[in-house]
Amino acid sequence: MKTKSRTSGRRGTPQGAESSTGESMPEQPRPSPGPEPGRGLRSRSARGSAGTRAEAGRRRPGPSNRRESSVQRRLESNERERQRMHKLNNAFQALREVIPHVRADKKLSKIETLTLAKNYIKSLTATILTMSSGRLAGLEGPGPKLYQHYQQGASESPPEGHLQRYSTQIHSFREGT
DNA sequence: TAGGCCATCTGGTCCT
DNA sequence: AGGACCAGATGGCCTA
Repeated sequence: MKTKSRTSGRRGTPQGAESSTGESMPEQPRPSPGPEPGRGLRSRSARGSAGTRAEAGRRRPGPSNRRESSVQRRLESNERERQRMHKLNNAFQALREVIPHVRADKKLSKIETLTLAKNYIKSLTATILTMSSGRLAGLEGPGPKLYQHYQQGASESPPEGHLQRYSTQIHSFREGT
């Protein structure tokens, strides 16, 4: 199932509304349908293996000569992969909740979340460094050193630029660009 | 209808 | 050896 709360009522519930895990997830997982012909049969390109891109890693012969235990292992592996992705999505959701953004009614996509988070962190860092360098100037402590270190490492993008970029980005998201 | 985003399956590779 | 991680492929849902 793919229920999305990106906008209200997005993603219907075709069938099978129960999660295989019972764990509450921000995005409800589809029921695991098991191996399904015609779906997910392609694999990534040939990473160090022979054959064309389309053929590389494609599923071998058929399930007819596949031992039952290997099918079972695959199903277990699928389940673990689902759980892993659910944890990843939980982390994305947690991140969304701490990033201030404008379109509260519209869920941030993953790429938007990462991009905003990066610039938010940069803007916060710039703010902290600016404050600490001002207050602690001439005093002992980590402030001035931290500021110097940051300046050395961020010479190509000055701290003030992050705030500007973050606010610009928030603005562009508001306008849907 | 096209394009964006997403969940899921899958096999290869890395790590413990 | 087995699990975690990764990325390609596919199909479904939604919006413009």
